[in-house]
Formats: sequence, structure tokens, C-alpha cells
Amino acid sequence: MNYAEFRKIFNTYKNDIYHEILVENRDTIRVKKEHTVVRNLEKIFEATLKISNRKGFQAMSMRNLSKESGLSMGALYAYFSSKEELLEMLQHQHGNIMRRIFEDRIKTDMDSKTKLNTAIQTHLYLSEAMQPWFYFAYMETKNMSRANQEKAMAGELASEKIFSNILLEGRTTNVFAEHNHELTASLLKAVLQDWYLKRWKYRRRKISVDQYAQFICEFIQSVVLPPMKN
Amino acid sequence: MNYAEFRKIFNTYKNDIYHEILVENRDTIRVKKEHTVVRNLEKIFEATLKISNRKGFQAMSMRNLSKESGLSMGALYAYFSSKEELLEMLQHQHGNIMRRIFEDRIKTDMDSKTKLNTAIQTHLYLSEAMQPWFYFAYMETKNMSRANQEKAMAGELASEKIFSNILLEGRTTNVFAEHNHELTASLLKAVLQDWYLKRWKYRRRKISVDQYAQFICEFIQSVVLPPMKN
DNA sequence: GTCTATACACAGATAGAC
DNA sequence: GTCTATCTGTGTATAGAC
Repeated sequence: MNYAEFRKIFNTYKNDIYHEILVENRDTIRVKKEHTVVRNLEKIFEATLKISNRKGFQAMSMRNLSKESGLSMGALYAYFSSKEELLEMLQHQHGNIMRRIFEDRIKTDMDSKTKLNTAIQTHLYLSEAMQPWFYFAYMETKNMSRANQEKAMAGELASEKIFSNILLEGRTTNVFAEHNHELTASLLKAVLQDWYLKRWKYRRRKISVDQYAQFICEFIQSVVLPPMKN
Repeated sequence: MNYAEFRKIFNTYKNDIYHEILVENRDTIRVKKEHTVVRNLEKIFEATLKISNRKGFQAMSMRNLSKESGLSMGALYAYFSSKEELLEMLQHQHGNIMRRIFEDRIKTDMDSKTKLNTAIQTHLYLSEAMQPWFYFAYMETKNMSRANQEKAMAGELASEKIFSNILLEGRTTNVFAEHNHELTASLLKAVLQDWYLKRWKYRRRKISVDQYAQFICEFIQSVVLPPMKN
């Protein structure tokens, strides 16, 4: 699978995002008409990501958001009860999508090598398709409440665990050579995050997500595969 | 060299930081007594890093800074003319230190393999010794003025260039095997940054900077060294 | 459901006493 | 050189008209 193919699957999916947010926040959202909610949530979230990723969530004023989203300040507060809550909704939804996509794409009957490559691809493709969300979730973590920071850290560890489990499984079944699977997973996570954190750099160098995915897969394999199979 | 040894060299050095800031900002700093300036700059910068790295520079109010540094708001403004300028001083000084340390430690007569390991170690050790500075510089880049963002990106590229040049040199002299030196340098930079960006994770797992340095050096070598020499 | 107008707190910055 | 007191703009959030 390449990125173009991933996009097709992902697009069917993408339309549900704002509907999901609505379902999970029925109690706090004061607007009742479903169609209206979905339409406006999309405006609000896209505007939030756009402004925050340029200058930070904290630096985005509600007046900024009102202007960018096209909704008045009064209207905005019909969708969330505080700026902090808006941030929580964003972080929470990001976590949901992340979790679900990995569950969908990593099948237990795959061999370890395929699992590893699929996990790398999935991470990169998803972060490419939703770059503003990933960038936001990473950069705004430290500005969150303590409880939400914990959630973000747990998410980081969980997604790293996906990789370390695959590496461990491959090691146990002798598909992979001896290596430190925990530190390797951590390294992997860091380079996967680099893709959405420094997009400007890769764009400037005209590296596509497919090229990057291939490079990372090969790089990791040259370390974890036994020398002979290389 | 291990981290303990690096610390000794670095400590002689550390005392000059605030003196350097003074020298580079003589015109904006209104206080004349050198000893006073150095003492207060240290208070101001440490307080700024402490608060900003917890909740972001933008979220740090001058009143917060005043309380944490022990200086009144009036006094603070004798050392910089605006909050923005304080941020610039910090970023600028960080760049200076970074540049200088690499110039000092990477000698042209080293062989490529030693150069590579030294560069990796230097990056990690320096970011360990000055973690708050590195974290700040990374996280606050996007909240800076356009001009300062450009400077930060140039710094990123320059330090990556150090690595890609070493890799290229090793390739040219056949010390290293065929590989994509640009993407490898980029990957390396990402994992080196991970050390100071996710300190909580490595601390929790009780990974020391020396262990991390060794892991990264070996990992990279297993890719760039020719199979036989491995 | 969405708007405008406004309340009230707190931001960055400075003036002037000491 | 440093303080306290204060100016002025902007922040989040809400009330009440439509």
C-alpha cells in the first residue's frame, strides 16, 4: 500500500470525525440540529488548528478564532464551555483516531516483518493525512492540565508499545536478530514524529511520505533483520 | 569521554554564559554594574526557562516571572525592553553555545567514525547539560517572529549539516558503506532531539545519557559501517 | 442558533519615588 | 538599581436581543 491508496480508505473515514466529536460531547454542545453541529465543528476545529499551529493555542484569542471560523464569539461558546475544553476535545479526538486506525490496520496473523512495515507506514500516512492534528497534539501537550498531560503521555507510550511488541515478537520467533527492542521502538517513534514536526524540512527537500516510509523501513530492517537475510 | 568528563569541561564554560549575554546586549541593558547584571540575568533566565518549559513562554506573565526571579517588574525591564526581546536573547545565546561547542569538539584530523561518534556524544551531552535551553528553543520556535523562526530553522539545518558532512566524508573515503547520508543525518537529528524533548520517558526508564549515546552510536554504525567491519 | 455589546480580570509596559 | 503604583489594551466569557 502507498499513500494514495491509504488516502482512499482514510477519506471514507474522515467525514465521521466531526460526527464522532458530536456524539462524545452531546452534553456540552448546546446546539441541537445535527447537521449544523457537524458543519460548525469542522469550521471551529480547522480554524483552531490553523491558528494554533502557527502561533500556539495559548496565543490564539477567542477573537482570532471567531474571525477565522466565521462564527461569533457567542456562537463558539455554544459548542464548548471554555477554551480549555476545546483543547481537550481536540486532544481526545486525536487519540481516538490514532487508536482505531492502528487496530484496523495491524492484523494479528501478519508476520512480524509485515507488521513492522505496516505499523511504520500507518503512522506516517495517518500523520500525513492529519498533520495539523498531530502537530497540535505534540506541541500543545505541555500547555494542558496535568490530567490531560498524563493522557498524552499514556498515548505516546501506548503507540510506542505497538512497535516494541512487534519487535519483541519478531525477536522471539527469530525473525529478527538480537537488539534492544525498547530503545529501538523509542527511536522509531522519534523519527516517525519528525515527519510531522518538521514538515517544512522534508517539503523543502522534496521528500514524499512514500520515500520517507521506505527509507525508515529499510533503515530499521538493516538493524533488526539478521545479517544474512539482508 | 563520558558525560561526567564532559560536565567538567562544560562547567568552566557555563559561568561565562551570562557574561556573554551581557556583552552582546550592552546597549539594551540599562544596569551598569557588571556583577549585578550577571547575577540578575542568571535569575531571569533560569526563571524564564522554568516557567516557560512548564506552561509555555506565552502563558508566562511578567508577574509570574517577577515572582519566580525575585525581581520586581520594573527591575526586569532594566534588562530587556520587551518580553519578545527576552525570548530573542535566549534563542540567540542558545545558538551561540551550540555552534561554539561543536567547533571546539569536532577536530578536522579525526577519522570519520570518531567524528561521527563525537558529534553524537557532543549533541547529547550538551543537551543534557542544558536541557531547559534546548527544550525551550525547540518548543518556542513557532511562537517567535518570522525572522527568528528563520534563524531557528537555519540553526537546525546547520547542525544537521554537521552530521551529513561527516557521513558524506566517511562515504567518500570508503569508511562507510553506501547509504543516503542526508536522510540518515535527518534521522539522527530527530533521535538526538528526542533525548531532550522526552526526558520524562527516558528518566522513567532509567536510561542514562551515556547509555543512550552508546545505543545511538551503535545503531547508526550498524547501518553505515560496511557489513564486514561490523 | 447566532449575533452584538459588554463585564471584569489580567496582560505588558512605564513613571516616578526611593 | 529597584521598587510600587498605575496606564491602557486585550483576554475570556456571558447576557440578552433577534
